[in-house]
Amino acid sequence: MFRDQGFYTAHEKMLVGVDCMVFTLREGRLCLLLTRRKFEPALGSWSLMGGFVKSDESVDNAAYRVLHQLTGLDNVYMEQVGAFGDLDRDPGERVVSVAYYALIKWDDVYIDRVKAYNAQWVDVDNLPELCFDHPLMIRRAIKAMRRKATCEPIAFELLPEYFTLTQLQNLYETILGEPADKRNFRRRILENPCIKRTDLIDKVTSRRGASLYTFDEELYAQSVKFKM
Amino acid sequence: MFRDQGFYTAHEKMLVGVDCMVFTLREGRLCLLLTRRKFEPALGSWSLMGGFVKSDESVDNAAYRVLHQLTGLDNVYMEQVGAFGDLDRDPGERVVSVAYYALIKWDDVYIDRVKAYNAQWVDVDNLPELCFDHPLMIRRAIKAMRRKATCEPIAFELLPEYFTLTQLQNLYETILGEPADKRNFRRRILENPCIKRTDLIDKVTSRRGASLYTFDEELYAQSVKFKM
DNA sequence: ACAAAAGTGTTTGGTATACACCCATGT
DNA sequence: ACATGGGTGTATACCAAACACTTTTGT
Repeated sequence: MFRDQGFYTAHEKMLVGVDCMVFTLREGRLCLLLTRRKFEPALGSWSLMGGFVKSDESVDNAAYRVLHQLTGLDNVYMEQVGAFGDLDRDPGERVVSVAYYALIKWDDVYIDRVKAYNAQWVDVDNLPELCFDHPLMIRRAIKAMRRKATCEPIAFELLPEYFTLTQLQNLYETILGEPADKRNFRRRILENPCIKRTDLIDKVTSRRGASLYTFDEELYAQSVKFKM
Repeated sequence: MFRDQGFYTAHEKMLVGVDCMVFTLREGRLCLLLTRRKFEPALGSWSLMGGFVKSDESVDNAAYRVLHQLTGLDNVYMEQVGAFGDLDRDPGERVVSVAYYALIKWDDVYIDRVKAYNAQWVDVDNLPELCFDHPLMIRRAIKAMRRKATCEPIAFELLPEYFTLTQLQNLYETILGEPADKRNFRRRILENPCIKRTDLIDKVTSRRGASLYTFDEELYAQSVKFKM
């Protein structure tokens, strides 16, 4: 028994961090929430929002905690991207960091919180220089998000409850980085029973007005269960 | 500057582990290398091969080191599955573990090393009870491997240099878990220029003899470059 | 002779793509 | 009247799936 304890204690402990990539859709553009580092190393440079894992919380929970601090939101869609463990990824000290991406609706953002953290929304197609291995994390996250978006309905996490088909198409084009044919896109979307047309009409973005649709989470959950 | 150091030191350090899922193909079956734990907790129960990350090595390198210790192999195909960070995943102490899977050729295995570690090859369709969250890691790894195998030629990591098309088909069926049509499979494979027929004939598995094929790594690397 | 695995093409159905015009409305 | 985005159907090309028999050779 004593020898066993010794096995664990003989090894070195290190800091474990989490880094959150918070995506949203603002005015049709995919944006990422970035902060300015408030401490060395790389003080003042652009950075993802991060934190350290405490010994009484899971890594996933640490990521939720950091996201909540920053955005004030709960029940956010979040996926792990992976662990980043290069030796000198953080020149300050040895830190192994687990990266996550989150998708949130622009309307839900608590602007004052974001401001309190010196955070800003930046268009993903026009990112500034970032510290450490954060650019790599972002590339991996976008890749993972694209793959996921092609086979699961995660895009709705970024849209408001009611949306027009044009908004949805623009979003898919933004995520996947390539244009889509309008008629083919609409056909494909409409044959999915989880996407329901409502009686509501959006008169903001067009003179004629566009039907608003909504995504039926429950119906989707059932259909997934059925496929198993 | 002092405050900044304080920021790091105020946080808690913890053990960071790696767990390796080593797959191979033995007699047409996908097998995983398991060990019996030699210390508490869960002494004697089945476990993945793991270790702790040292402060002077990257997490990836720690995984390679563990794999090398166990198999004697270098230059092995390896992919990260992700970080596993639940609070009580290891009842002995707080450990955040990063899981990897590796694919190796059966012929390359150094049997004596494997034995020295009390390790055994176990058919993935007939796994024993495993400690901690290792069953979850394995499910995730297999899922990741399937996805990868459908769009990248990782299956060749499991086959010897020369293989028959029937072997290759059996392997794909094993990885993907579903049967394939022989003629369709062969057509699809043969229209890939990276898979080259050789003049060699395998007379072991059939009376008639089957052509041996080989995978041209270099040609594949070039074709990937070309697509970018 | 027969068992056992190797090898080989064609047909068919479905899915993905390309494509252009009219509609409704606010200004 | 016109500018702006909303909405609609068809023809075609391509790809994936289904399918069964002959060949070779060791025993």
